[in-house]
Amino acid sequence: MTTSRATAASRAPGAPGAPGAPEEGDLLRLEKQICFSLSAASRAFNGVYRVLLKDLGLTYPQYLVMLVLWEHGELPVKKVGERLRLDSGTLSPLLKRLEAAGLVRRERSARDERSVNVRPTEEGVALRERALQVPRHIVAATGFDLDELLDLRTRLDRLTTTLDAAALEQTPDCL
Amino acid sequence: MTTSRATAASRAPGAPGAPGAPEEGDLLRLEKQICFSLSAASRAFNGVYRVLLKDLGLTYPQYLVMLVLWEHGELPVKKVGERLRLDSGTLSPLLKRLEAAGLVRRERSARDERSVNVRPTEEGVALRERALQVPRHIVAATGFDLDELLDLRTRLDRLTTTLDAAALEQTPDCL
DNA sequence: CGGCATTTAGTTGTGCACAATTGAATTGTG
DNA sequence: CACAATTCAATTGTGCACAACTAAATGCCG
Repeated sequence: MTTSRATAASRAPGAPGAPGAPEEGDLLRLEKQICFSLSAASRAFNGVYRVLLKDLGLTYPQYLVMLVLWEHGELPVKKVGERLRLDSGTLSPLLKRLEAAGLVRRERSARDERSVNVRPTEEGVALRERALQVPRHIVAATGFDLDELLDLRTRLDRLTTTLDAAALEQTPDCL
Repeated sequence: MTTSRATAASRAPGAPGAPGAPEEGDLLRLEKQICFSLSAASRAFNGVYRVLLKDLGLTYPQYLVMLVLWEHGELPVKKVGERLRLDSGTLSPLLKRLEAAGLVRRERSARDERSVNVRPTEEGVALRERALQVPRHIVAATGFDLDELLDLRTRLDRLTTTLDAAALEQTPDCL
């Protein structure tokens, strides 16, 4: 079974006009680079946020939730989850921690007792002032200029859309 | 205090005093898009891998570890962690699960009893054959052609390097 | 040789992501 | 009104990321 030999290393990974498909061993290596680069970048971003947000007492996902609440004031948990693509299994404990920190309040909706509305407390709103400093530091830390960042964002969003669509179709038999 | 107008008090020292500088509220929104796009893309990638790797009985981080082991055969835990930027707190339980699944073996190095060498079992090596199918599906799922992916990888790697450097300098007082 | 810093895995604790399930509230239908 | 299907948050369980700490082995020093 070790016969997976790369009989010929006809590698031309980056070459635009290369007609020859990369050999299998190269594929595994190449692909590792791509997927790994993304998760590494994601974790590196997380590390910078961790440092910046420590003073605010927020983790990065908590910061994302606060961004949504600063923008919208009050929302049901469901809506927060839709915006951030997070489900209740992630949000419920996260929101409890934010509530314990005094930054948000959760209360059952009067008109629909299944729904829980979340809104920032005064303290949570006040925190926004300090959070305003964060983006500047983040942008600076990337070493990218705004145009590059916006271009990157556009590509990533396109990637996400396509990947999400693929994940849905992709049922078992594809392997 | 909802009138948190940008009193210009915190006018950026580091930012160029661009005449059309984004207003602060915009900054928070814009920046949310950038950071969120990255984590969303990362999670979307994860979702596709989750589907593809389910048949192999691997999670995505486990897959990364197997990629390293397929390439190098046998390595101390330390080296695996260096390649993947993962520490022992992540790798130790992960490797135990891989060992429980019969895919790797861990054994203390004879020459240095502190070190633990990890190598794929025959079953682990055999799994590589099936894993060879994964990259094709991943690349297809992105909807990007190879050049675009390689370009994206280059940008992300540059981003990661810069961010990591920034995280090191960035001690508390920056906020 | 004894003592001590360094290296290396492992453990513990916190927090997030996600799948699966539960249970209550609501809505739709007869 | 009764009853089934749906919606929503919460809970449970697994796995990963990371910080902080432990413990053992090694190597260096005088």
